[in-house]
Parts: sequence; C-alpha cells; structure tokens
Amino acid sequence: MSRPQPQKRATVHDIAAAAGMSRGTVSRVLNGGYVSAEARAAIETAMSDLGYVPNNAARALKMRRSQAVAFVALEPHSLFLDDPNIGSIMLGANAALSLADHQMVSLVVESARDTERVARYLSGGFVDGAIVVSARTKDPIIRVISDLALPAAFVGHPPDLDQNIPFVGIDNVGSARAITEHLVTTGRRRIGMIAAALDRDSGIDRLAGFRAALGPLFDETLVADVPHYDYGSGVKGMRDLLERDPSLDGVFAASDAIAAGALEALREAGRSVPGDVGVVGFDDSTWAVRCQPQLTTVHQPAKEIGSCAAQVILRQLRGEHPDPAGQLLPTPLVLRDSA
Amino acid sequence: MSRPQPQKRATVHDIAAAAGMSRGTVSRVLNGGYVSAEARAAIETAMSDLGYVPNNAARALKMRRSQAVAFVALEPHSLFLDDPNIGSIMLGANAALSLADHQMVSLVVESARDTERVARYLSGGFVDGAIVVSARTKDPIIRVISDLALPAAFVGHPPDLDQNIPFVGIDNVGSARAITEHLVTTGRRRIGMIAAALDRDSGIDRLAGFRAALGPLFDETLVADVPHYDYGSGVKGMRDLLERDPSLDGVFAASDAIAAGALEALREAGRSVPGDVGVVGFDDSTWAVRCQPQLTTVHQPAKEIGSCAAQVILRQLRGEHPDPAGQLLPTPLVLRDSA
DNA sequence: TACGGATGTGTGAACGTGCACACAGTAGGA
DNA sequence: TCCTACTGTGTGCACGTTCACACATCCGTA
Repeated sequence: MSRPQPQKRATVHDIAAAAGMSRGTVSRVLNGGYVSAEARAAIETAMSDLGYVPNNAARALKMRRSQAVAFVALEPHSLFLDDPNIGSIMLGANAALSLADHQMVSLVVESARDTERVARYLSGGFVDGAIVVSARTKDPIIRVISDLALPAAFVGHPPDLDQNIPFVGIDNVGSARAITEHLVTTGRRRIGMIAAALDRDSGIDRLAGFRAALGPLFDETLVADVPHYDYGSGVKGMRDLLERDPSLDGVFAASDAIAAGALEALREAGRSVPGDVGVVGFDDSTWAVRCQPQLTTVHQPAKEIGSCAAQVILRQLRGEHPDPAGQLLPTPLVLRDSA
Repeated sequence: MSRPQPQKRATVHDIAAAAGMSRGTVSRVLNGGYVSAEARAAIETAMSDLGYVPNNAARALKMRRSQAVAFVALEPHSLFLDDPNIGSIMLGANAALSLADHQMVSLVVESARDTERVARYLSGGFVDGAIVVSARTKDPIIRVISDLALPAAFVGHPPDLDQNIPFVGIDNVGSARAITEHLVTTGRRRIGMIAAALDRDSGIDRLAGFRAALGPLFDETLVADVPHYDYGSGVKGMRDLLERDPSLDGVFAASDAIAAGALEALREAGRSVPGDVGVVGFDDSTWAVRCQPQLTTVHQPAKEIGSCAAQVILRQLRGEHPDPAGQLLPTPLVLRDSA
C-alpha cells in the first residue's frame, strides 16, 4: 500500500533531542547567535544524520516572509509560444533573485479559474512579492495586488495602472519613432505599419511612435491592425497592406515575429526585401537572425528588464521606497539587412 | 516612511469576533460542516467586510498539504529560447492541475546556486509534488526527490532514473524510425541525420530509431552530431553533411528548429526541397509551418504530455499507485511539403 | 418520560518555527 | 565587593490554521 505521509520528517525538536541540546540552540545554529563549537558540531552531525530540512511553511508562518517571489505571466498562451522575450525576462529575473537567495516561482494565468486561484496564492503568504508580466487593462490581479499592498513590479504597464505601483519597461514610443525614422532617412516614402495588441500599452505606444516619426507623411489607411505579436498575424497584416497600397516601400512591424510573417507575404507577392520594400521589426529576438534577410530591429533588453524588475521587488522587501516609480531601459537600434 | 507590514491582515479570530461566532464555525464555513444559515451569512459578510484571505502558510503547516505542485525546468536556457515545446508542456500541466484546484509553480534551475535553493524549496513543504522536465543524468535534484519520497513525474527520463519514479514521454525510437521510413518509402537512398543532444535520452533514442529504420542502408558517416536542438545547429549540421556527401537526397533532423536551419543551409547550397533533398523534422512545433516549404515532421503532443504528468502527480496525491511506471504518448506523423 | 440521532456551536491542542526573555557562568574594572 | 559586559544555553509563547472532542439544542419515537 502507498503511504500518504511517507516518513515523518525530522524537526528542530528531534535534532535537539538527538544532540542533547535545546530547540533554541538548534535555531541559533541555523540562524546565527552564540553557540559553542562542541554544541554546533553535535547539532550539525545530528542534522545530517536525521536528514533535517527546515519546514518552510512553519518558517513563513512565523516570519511572515517566504523568501519567494512570484513571476506572474498573464495570458501566456501567445507569450510562451510566440514571444521569445518572456523566457529571457524570466531568466533575468531568476538570476537576480537567485543572487539575493530568493526563489522565483512562475505562475501562469490562462483562465478565470486561474485568476482566482493565483490571486489566493499571492495573498496567502507563499510569496513576498510579485513581478507581473503583460497585464491587461482592468485585470483582476492588479486589484488584488494593490488591495494587499503586496510588493510588486510590472513589466510594461497597462494604461490604468495605479500610480504608485512601480514598473519596468522600455520607451516604446521613442524606440518605434527611432526605427521608423530609419526607414525615412533611408529614402522610404510610402511607409505602413502592422500594429498589434492595441489593448496593451506596448501596442498603443509603438503605434504612437510610428505616427510621430512620420508627421505629415502619416497615412491612417496604411496601418493594419492585428490582434497578436505572432507570425501568422504578420502574414495576414502584410497581405492586407499590399492590397491597400501596392506602391508601399516601407513597413514597420510591431514585432520581429510579425516582421518574419511580413517577409513571407512579401516573398509570396514577389517583392524583394530590402530592394522593393524595407522592413523593420521590434524585439531583436531569435526571429531577427533567422529571417532571410536578417531583420533591422529594435533591441529589447529582455534579460535586463527581468533583473531590473527583480531589483525593484528586492528594494521594496528591504523597506526602501522604489526610487523611480517607472523605469525605462535603453533600446539600441540593430541595423541588419532588411532595411 | 514605508511600512514593512502594511496593514494587519484579518484572521479567523477577527472574523469570528466580528460575526459574534467562534473560530471553529468560521473554519466550518470555509471547509464544510454543519453551519446554520444565519451564522453562515454573518460570517460571510464579516469576511468580505474585513477582506479576509486565508493564510496559506498556516494552512500548509497544519494540513501538510499546500495544494501546489512544482514544475521544475532544468537548464532552461536553451529550452525557453529554442524549444517551443516547453511552453506547451507547461500550459498543459497547468490546465490539468488547475482543474484539480492545484497551483502550478514553475521553478527554473540554471546554476548550482539554483539547484541547492530549489532542492530546499521542494523539501520545505511549499509544494506537494514536482514535475521535472529535461533532467540530465546524475542531476542532484533527482536525488533530493527520491530521498524525500516527494510525489514526482519526469518528462522524458534520463538513462539512470530510479526505477520507481514514474515518467511521461514519447516513443522517440519508434517515432524516429517511422519518420525515417517515410523518407525511404518516398524513394530517398542517401539519407543523413542531424543528431542532437546525445547526452539526453531523447537525442540518443532518435538516433537509435534512425539507425533501425535504415538497417543495412545506415552509414555512420552520414550522421552529423550537434550539441543543441536549435536553428544554428541545424545550419552547421547541414553544411557538414553536404560536405561529407554532396549526393545526399534525404535528411532527418532531430528537431524542427534544426530542420529549419537545414533548409537554410540547403537553400544557400542551391539545393531544392523536396526536389533534390527530402527533409523531415521532429516536434511539429510552430517552426514546422513557418518554414518554406512547410515541414513533414513527427507531432509531439506537448500539451498532453504536460497534462499527463500532472495526472500522474494528482494520482499520487490521492494515494494511488502511479499505475504504469512509464507512459508513452502516441506521436502521429504529419505529412507536409518538405518530404 | 426518556432516549438516540441529527444538527449546530465552542474549546483546546497541535503543526514547526523563531524570538524575547530568563538564567548561569566568567572576566574585567571601579 | 559590586556592577557591568559578554558568552552560552534553556523555556514559553506566538504565528493562523484545522481537527477532535465536548457540549447544546431540537426532533421523532419507543
């Protein structure tokens, strides 16, 4: 028969008894304090003999600290499958938290059921803070976090985000403007955009930057609106644009994946890149160097974003005020072959 | 000044006092039992008035159950950036756990520091079980799990895995054999393979299947050995193969990403696909439909693998014996344009 | 009337930890 | 001699929850 509780785990009591000491002394060995060399040695051998592992749940209950930070990915379906950045952001955050001896735990929110359960999890004392990625306007998770006053950091921020919740991101407006200007200065005149995710700050801002760069050249009809940052949307968006204006000679795609899809649609329409049409992307993800031709794009410092968000949390845990409420990281242009 | 503990959180005591009831009754409202309608109503209004949220740490301490299951991704650097399957496996596992009202928490192990901390986390009572992805031979995490007798499920299994730890995977040998046979039956005669990750079971088994399918046709010199399942490795591996035998007319790539890289190298060498060379991949990931031509490949049921691993854990938590120690999921061939 | 069962409620203990406190011994200085 | 400081150890309590048990009330029936 299988046993629900396989073997009783050793506790501080057991260690104390085995070493002929009291619980307090065991605790001091673990957490620092005055302990004689013999006592320490006796307790340490007892611990390794009995295979002692401290009980996090009890520690968290007593200390009100779990040494864990949540990494919440909202609506990750498209994120994990199409957006290569999320992985880098996670790894960046994990590396920074790891250095401070905190455990990063990633939570995935796909359904309403998930939302509720994750909200309970966040408020239940299992984590000391939360990094939230890709929150949408009015997400219930946001409410939970601000109600609880849980230390938090948003990666990108939805338009209606509470003012005093810090966020980390990039200057989407400025970067979009810069890369669009690259198209202009290299002689493109009929420039369109495949805009995506217009319900998120990133999508809205990239469109705004595009518009600002073009000024009077901006033409509303040359903006194709697609739902997601993925390859398929790129193919469809590009076909759409070509239909609206066959004389198009420049395209700003809201992501590298979209740009890759656009390249495909252009190839199928018999246009050469960068000869007939200049294409630029956004993200500098693995897509950028896989494409033929390789993409000129905006480098998004995903790893740094992750580690920066982690720092924001750690500062709050130390009781410091998160200095700049919002933090924007630099995004250099990467010039390759597509424009 | 910032306050370390923002506001005192309401406890069952506070709720009981506010509702004029005892803690026991509050607990019964939460967990079921005999409660009168009035008492229930009073307690429920008190709970929403005070914004009560149960403390998971206390519950976990008392119950010895956290209702959380870890999803441990070992050496995820390449996983998250190159392997599109890991995301689907995660989402599949999360969906299944979600249905059973369990929280999936993903842990990332990149460094030795991570290994130790994750081991502590797993043994500390914050999770009831663990799904382990992509374990390598002799990973310390494996030892921790079997020492603790923590309910576990491996996705794929390293060659030296303890016999009684259940795993979920696919029949890499059989699938590789089947897809290679497709090359043979469509008339290819000089068939090479780009083999990857020969330190993992998946890599070893795919090579074995390839060899078995070819029988006497197998030629040791037509196997290019690359370290990872990624695009860049595909490009390099294909160049290598073409150099070894320019008359090659078929290639089995150990992953779709590798196949995509191979297509690139073939294009650069002026070979047509599938005209001159037939190419087949493995995974049926998003790569497969992005390529030109689209890939004939082996469908890997990533989502099902995840949910199956979750089921294995849930069964163990119910005290059932994990019925089949190892479970292999079917992998249909997907015929597209590349061979 | 008395009894057993169903329904409803309160109380004490325990989960495993860390910390405040109490206590004991030693040493140095006024 | 007394006071203080430092080192080393043991004890009680609290963190917030759940569960077993005790108690209380009501009903139907013997």
